[in-house]
Amino acid sequence: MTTPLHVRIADELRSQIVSGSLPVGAPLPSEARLTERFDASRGTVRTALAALQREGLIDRGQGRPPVVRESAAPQSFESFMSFTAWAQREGHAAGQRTIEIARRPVRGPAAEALNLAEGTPVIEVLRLRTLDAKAAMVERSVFPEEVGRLLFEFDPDESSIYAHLLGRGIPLHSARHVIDAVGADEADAELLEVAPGSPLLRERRRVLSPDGVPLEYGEDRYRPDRVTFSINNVLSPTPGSTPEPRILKESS
Amino acid sequence: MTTPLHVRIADELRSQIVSGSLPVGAPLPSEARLTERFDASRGTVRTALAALQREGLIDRGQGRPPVVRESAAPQSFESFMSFTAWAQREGHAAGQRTIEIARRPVRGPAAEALNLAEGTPVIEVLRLRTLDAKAAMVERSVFPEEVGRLLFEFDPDESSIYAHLLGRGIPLHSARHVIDAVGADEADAELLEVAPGSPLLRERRRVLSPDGVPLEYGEDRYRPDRVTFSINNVLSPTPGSTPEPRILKESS
DNA sequence: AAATGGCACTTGTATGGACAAGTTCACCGA
DNA sequence: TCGGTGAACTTGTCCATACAAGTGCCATTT
Repeated sequence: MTTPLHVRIADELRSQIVSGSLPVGAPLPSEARLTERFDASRGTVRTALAALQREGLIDRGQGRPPVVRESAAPQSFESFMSFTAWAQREGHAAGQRTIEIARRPVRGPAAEALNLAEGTPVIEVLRLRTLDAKAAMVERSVFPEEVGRLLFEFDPDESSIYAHLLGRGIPLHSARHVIDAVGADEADAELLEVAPGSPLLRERRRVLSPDGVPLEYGEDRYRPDRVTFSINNVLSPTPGSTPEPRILKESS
Repeated sequence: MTTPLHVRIADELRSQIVSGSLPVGAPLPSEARLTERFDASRGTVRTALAALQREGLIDRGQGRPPVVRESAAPQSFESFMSFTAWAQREGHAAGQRTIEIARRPVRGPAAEALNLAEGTPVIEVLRLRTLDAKAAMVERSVFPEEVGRLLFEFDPDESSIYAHLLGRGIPLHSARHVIDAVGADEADAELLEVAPGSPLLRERRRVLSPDGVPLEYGEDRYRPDRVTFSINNVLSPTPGSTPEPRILKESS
């Protein structure tokens, strides 16, 4: 392996934490123990632990062995991007129904977000996402043709579009999400089983390649009684010593 | 001074960056140079640089000196908590009107959030926040009596309740925010100048002391056409090497 | 003129040692 | 029984050193 030692240490501890092999609140082995187990120096072990702390997986304090943090903090990208991954981690059954997948001319904000001329053909996907068999979110995604083409060979049971695209070599890299509120239109209302006009939590996103080429424009609409977002914030006396605020999805 | 050396180094570099003394894109002194200047070892200097990277202030890469990052990232807590601070940074004029400040028995979710028995007296504040003289947000805050008492000597022009409370020794420490959507009730509609029932972006928060004692329960309702939240996300090949996603408020 | 090679400089990784400072817990004394 | 003392263990801070690996640039070569 050519991966640095401190990364390997962090990876192993991380997997033990997320797998539950190290339960919440349990103390990790002390630094001294870890140096033995990985045959590494203490500095290297501390680098790995610092990474886990940054990710919000552990709490550390002088004199106390590091402990697994209360909120098993999710992986920031995959879990925020992937409805399925998030639901599984929360212990819910994620379901979905693909309402429509179509090739049609792009229009409106999607055209602008994808840097395409109005009328350029794109692939549109409309999916209903369910949580424990109850409607929770409507997802409207628009992909440029080169990307969206790959979705016609997409197995709906595979569930994660992003995993599918990454596996096909699409270089998803970064995303920008904008969160606001919107009233349910007729289609939303029927799919989500709410009254037309009732308030929904909306998340619009623009996914980019490393070069800044737009790869997706998506608009998700959540039933606010089923899914909310949350943030934890700490007023840090010494900036940087505490983990950054994270945004999480929450259910019920 | 008893502050650790690596913190002092980070502080000095941070202040040079935010003050603009080190312009965007400019390379920082090399690690070797910094060890001389602060008479510190290289490990200590690297600890400081790692902190700055975590905060998103600098970009680093093997072989290249660290450079000041394009987006001067905002301070996470104060800027997320304080409407006024946020508006100023965005270049907008934040205004406000205190609609009501009252002492009354607590009821409903506020009682639960503050760990108080139903009916315990609390201080309630209702404020209308404006952005460039246009109604943007309704803020409902509930404080336990010991805390809320300090608000009767609060100068409405001082504008930041949190700054006022911190100055009076209230140990605001951490906060948990839940974001969802809700329909405007009669009062909201009148204050925000929207139709009753129209969708609003709601942020509920619980502010705690370091010991976990609840100090505030707040509920803010934003006009989604005036204020939204946004998140930037990067799919990191090596977790932890990239700065954490931040949540920001945005206007218009 | 363009490609190639090498050198100087930089950061990344890793080791080992030393001391300071906080936590925990068992033990002893009042 | 209660309280305090202290030792053992832990993490926090800091140092000095070494080598690997990436970048940028200049000089040589083609």
